[in-house]
Amino acid sequence: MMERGLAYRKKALVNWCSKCATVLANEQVVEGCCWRHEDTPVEQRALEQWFLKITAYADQLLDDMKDLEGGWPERVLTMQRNWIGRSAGAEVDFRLADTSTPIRVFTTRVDTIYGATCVILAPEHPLNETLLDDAGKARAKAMVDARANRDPGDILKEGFFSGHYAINPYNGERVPIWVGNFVLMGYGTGALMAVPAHDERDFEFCRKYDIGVRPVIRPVEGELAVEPGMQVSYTEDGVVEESGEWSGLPSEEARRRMSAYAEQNGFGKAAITFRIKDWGISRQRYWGTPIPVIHCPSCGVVPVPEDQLPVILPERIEITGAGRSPLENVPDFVNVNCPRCGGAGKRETDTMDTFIDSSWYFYRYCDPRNSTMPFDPAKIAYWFEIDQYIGGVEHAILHLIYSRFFTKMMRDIGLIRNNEPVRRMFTQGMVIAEGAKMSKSKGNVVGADWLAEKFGADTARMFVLFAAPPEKEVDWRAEGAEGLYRFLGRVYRFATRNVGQPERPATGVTDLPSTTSDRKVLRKLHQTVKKITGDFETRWHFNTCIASIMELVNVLYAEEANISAAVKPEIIEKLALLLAPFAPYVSQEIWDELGREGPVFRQCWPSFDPELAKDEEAEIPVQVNGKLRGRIHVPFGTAKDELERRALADEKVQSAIAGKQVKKVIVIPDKLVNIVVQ
RNA sequence: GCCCGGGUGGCGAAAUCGGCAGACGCAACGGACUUAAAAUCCGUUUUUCCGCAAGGAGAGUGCGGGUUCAAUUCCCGCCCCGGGCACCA
Repeated sequence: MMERGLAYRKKALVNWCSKCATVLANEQVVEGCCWRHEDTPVEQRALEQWFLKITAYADQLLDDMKDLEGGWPERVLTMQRNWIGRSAGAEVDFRLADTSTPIRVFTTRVDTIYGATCVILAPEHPLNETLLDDAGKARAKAMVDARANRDPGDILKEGFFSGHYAINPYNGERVPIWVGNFVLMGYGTGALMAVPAHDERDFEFCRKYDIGVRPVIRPVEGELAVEPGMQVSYTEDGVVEESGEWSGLPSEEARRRMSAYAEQNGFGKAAITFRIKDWGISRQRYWGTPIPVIHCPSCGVVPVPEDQLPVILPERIEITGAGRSPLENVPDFVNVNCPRCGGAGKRETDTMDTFIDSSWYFYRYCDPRNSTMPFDPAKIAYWFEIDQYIGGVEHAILHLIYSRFFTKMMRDIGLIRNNEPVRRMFTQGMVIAEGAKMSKSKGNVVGADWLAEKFGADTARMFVLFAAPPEKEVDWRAEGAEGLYRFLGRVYRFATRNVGQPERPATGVTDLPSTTSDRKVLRKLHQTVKKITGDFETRWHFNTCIASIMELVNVLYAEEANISAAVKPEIIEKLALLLAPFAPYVSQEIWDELGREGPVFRQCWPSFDPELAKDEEAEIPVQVNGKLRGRIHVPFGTAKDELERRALADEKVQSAIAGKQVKKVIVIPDKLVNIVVQ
């Protein structure tokens, strides 16, 4: 990555958590605080750090999402889209009135540039060094400091006049240059043109400091706003006015032509800006992969040669928590010879963000013992893409975006051929404990261990699965676990007292037996297999799977006395197989009781007979004006007119429509009859 | 502010393509078994009204409208909760 310029070092303002005593990535900052310590505000420190150039892939990460649609939750894709934050616009040079030094601004609305009434610089903008006097520099610095420990809430817009003017390249107008605390150095060019008439923030700022407001866009069906007197900015697209030769053009077209004009005349160009920034990966921690470079006084930063990879962490180190890498205190690790010139060099002592490891672990899993390279590309070609990945939403802009980045990067260096790591993504809901989301990184995990200890692992597993569908967020509460324990007891008791003599293998009871109970029970059995098979293949709603097994067992209890000995083994066998994914231990017990060989989880999933899963007759609700008035029982496939006749003949229906005129009868075969009367 | 989810009994939830709202479980209550308790088994359990009862009538899926023979499901407006992004020019 270093050779390709995708890994680089720069001195930059980085996020620092004092509790972790390390640097954090932007993605690891949550509402201005550390993702692992929500009460610890992140400080900004200027440090020399390693970055990975994820921005080089911003476009691909965004564009390739179209291939993920359908397979990934929309929510995750939206979060990634927002995080990447692509916005198309233009860069334009305003020039300093006195020295002609260009000040480049980024805007998505070049079409409004005739309405620009000032240029605003970020307080950290490099030009401030030359533009501002000492007092001004002090004010700018105060703004930067105020932002470093800003409240998560809004800060008021503040600014001051720099004492200088800039020239608008389109109309040659002189506009004042201000410094504003709401202008971010890290986005765009760190400078903007304020068009208060057409931007809410600029409007607020310019009103506050009494800088002019000049409307230049009118609604397509409407008049240009009149100033003074504007109460709010008009931020929609419209028709350009008061803008010289561009007047009369629709916003969209004006933007296109005006950026082309800037490019032709050498003072700007169409440009795209991303919100996502490069990934800061240096950590001052022991636990992490060493950054494999050597600092040589004469050669500079030299990568560790491939045949010496991976760099292994030294053991027996002292964790200081001093905010510097503990590796610095290990001379054997630090002092090495430069691979290029052979002179004395020092190993990099920062380690990498652990998200580096999770970005490609699943590739390594395909070839875990390879000692010469990360993995054999042929093996990856065989296994990838991952068909189905499961994880929490909390990783949407962390792990899941980093992994996509790594995949594209490794594709470009020829290690793999796939574009994306994961074809289908499922995000399980978060578990909330006492109002806060549980997570490994926060250490507030309340386990199901005690449940397993009290009721056994089967009950614990069933309980968790039964609580809600897996994509849903759930509040962790243990009420109701006994119900699942009772249920497993019910199943086990039914099975053990009904196994009988197992010498006759009982597969393939395919004809409907004659007794009512047998028919009822076998039908329910096949319906249950059908339902669960369907849920496994599509929805993964295990709560309803378990509910349907409970229904089956309820029927078994109700009919127990009348079930023939011949069908009992088949029922118990399939019951064990159905239950195996949810309660493997109890299922195994039942399997053994049946006298079957081997582990139950090695068996095939039970099949169902669609014919046997059909209800014997249809129960058709009969509505009158949409209200349920009766039910009729008919064979499946009964013709419409017959259904209508039977429905109208029903006693309760008769009394409900007595004295009224039947206007219309809606008949949905095998489903419902609705009689419309007046 | 913008973008996603979500709102259904006392509770967790179900209703998969517009067709019987509340499956299944918890909690509660009643019964059987028991000297007794636990365990187990059986039953009741959205709500209001009428009825001694069998039974009957109405309301009901956050709120207000709409489409439809029919809406938890589709459309419009609003309220509330959760999540994400947030001076991103």
